[in-house]
Amino acid sequence: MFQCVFSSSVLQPHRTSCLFKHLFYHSATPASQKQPEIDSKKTEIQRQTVRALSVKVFIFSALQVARQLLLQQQQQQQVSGLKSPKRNDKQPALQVPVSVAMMTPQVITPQQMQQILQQQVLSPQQLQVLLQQQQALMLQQQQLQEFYKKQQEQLQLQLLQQHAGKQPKEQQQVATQQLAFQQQLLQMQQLQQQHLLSLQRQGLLTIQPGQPALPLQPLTQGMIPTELQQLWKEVTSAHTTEETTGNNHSSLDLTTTCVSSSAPSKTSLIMNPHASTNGQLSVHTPKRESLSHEEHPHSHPLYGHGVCKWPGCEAVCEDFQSFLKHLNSEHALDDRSTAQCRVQMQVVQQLELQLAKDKERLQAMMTHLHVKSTEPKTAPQPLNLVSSVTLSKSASEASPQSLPHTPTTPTAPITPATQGPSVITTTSMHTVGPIRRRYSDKYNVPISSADIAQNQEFYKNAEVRPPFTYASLIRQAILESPEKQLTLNEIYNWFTRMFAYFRRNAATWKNAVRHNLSLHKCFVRVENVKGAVWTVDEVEFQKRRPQKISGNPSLIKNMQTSHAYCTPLNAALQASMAENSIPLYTTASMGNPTLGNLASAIREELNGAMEHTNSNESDSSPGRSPLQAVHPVHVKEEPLDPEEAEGPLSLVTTANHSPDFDHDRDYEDEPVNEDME
DNA sequence: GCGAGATTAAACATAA
DNA sequence: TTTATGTTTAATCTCG
Repeated sequence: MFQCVFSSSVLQPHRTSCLFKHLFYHSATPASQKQPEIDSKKTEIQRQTVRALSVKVFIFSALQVARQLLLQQQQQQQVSGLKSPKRNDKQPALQVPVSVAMMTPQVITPQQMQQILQQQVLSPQQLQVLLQQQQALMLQQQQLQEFYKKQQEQLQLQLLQQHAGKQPKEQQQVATQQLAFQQQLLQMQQLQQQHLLSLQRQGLLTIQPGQPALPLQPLTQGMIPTELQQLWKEVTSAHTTEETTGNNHSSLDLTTTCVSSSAPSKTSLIMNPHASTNGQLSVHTPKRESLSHEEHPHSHPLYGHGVCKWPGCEAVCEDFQSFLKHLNSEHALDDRSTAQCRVQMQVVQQLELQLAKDKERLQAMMTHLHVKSTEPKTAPQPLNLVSSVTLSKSASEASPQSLPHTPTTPTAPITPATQGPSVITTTSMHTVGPIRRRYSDKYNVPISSADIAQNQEFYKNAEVRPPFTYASLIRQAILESPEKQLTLNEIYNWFTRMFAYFRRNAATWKNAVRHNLSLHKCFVRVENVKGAVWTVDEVEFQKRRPQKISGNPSLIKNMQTSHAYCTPLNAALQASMAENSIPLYTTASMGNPTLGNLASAIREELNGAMEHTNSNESDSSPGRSPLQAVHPVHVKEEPLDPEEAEGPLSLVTTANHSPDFDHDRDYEDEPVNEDME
């Protein structure tokens, strides 16, 4: 099985231990006696090395050798009782230099070996041939190492003799010879490495991530480290036999491959299933790139504006030729270039990952919005102009928990007229500037339990600032309570329960709640047995903005009536808005003034209609409701005036608030506030 | 530009 | 003393 490839040796050890002993015998021979022999053996070794390399299965063969070693160990355990298995394991390594030991496949674990072997598709005969070749090569390496070691010893010995004044010329000759021999070793290693790369490129060798990158490790620092070879494998895994079968892979190939492989999606890094069939890569290949270069002689991904675009390079290249020259010289296949390529790959992969996530998010958003927008506009909530009495009533009737919204699809605050745009705006507005705006009081739609109920899930889950004033929310909270009264803490709880937004920045909004409770006369503090509770004085609440009601208190009484006017108006407005839902979405989200103009126009129209229809109620509560749909345009954050019409708070508001929430009032980082919570 | 309303922040007081 | 609650003032913003 094992055959010593030493030219002068006819020994054919059948066991590794014998082989090593045999080799040791060769190396133990005084160098002075074997000098001519060395040359001839070196020649023979080189010849055989080249022959072995030409087979292009070096790595695989090395693995086979390792496997044989493992098998042999088992045999030794069974047959030979002279040496313990443990000792046998170590013996080869003891007889060869450490560097050689690292070169051998012995560093591969049996499991890894098994995995590798399972991946091979060669026939047993081929394996046998490859194995023999590999064995020969491995022995050559070992012998070379032995010689190297021996000559080192000899050199040291002769150095000592030189100090004693003996044969300086001979010493010099030996040193020179040894140096040359060392260089040959290096060349051999490089050949092996190149051959390995070639195998990898051709797909003959596949190394899984869990496997050691290579069975052979470089002897010198100039060799490509394992990591780089792994990178090389990654980069070239998409390439097939289309690639050159030679050992010469220009640095340009590598660089272009790296870049091109990085650019496409992650799947491009995997072997292209079609590549092996026609030899043409569907993804970026050097060949294709070269074609593109032919078509565009001065077009190169790494070259632009007279500058090398290699990451971190930016070297100025006057023309394309100089760039190519620079590319070949400065970005050749070396550690640095490969490492940079690896970094670039990681960057690209990271970006691809991010892109995939964002795409997924976008898809979900689009899907969600599409569903919403296509939902039948059935059972529109009673809108606007509902009097406070009505509101309180509805509040008690429609408790938040009674909403039919599914948890998985939280309903965004949606008014029939603003469904699409509003929702989207809510999300997209996060990127809008910190403009803080309020809804026009005139067109504000007061909060209603139906509104909150309708959008309950949305506000519960989305940290979107609700488009209601604190006063409205406080009032709503109180009115929703069975006894129409709440303690401050209960009001707090209602806020946090109903709105995700109020689950943080507690200090801020709690202070605002207290402030509003004290500020507005409509909130009456009542001493209770348990302590102080807060109630709502509806009359005072409606009086809050007398001037808005055109100074006519009687309008308050007409709120209910006004609702009748607003309903059809609302429908018309909603229809109008619905037609523009998409444009609204985009414009609103993008901060495009077009939306504002459109909304203003609608608002103006509505306003005129309102005045025309009901000159009396003008604004009392007015018709704000309809405009709600318009509000998004204003992008305000605020306040639906409670006293005024009732209307779905909707998205409109939501959208408007987002900006504020994100930019204007983001106290998330306020430690004090957080502490309060 | 002005006034009104709303929001936010802060100081202060009081009670538990 | 700490915390919660309540009051008040001031600054700022947005809108009409």
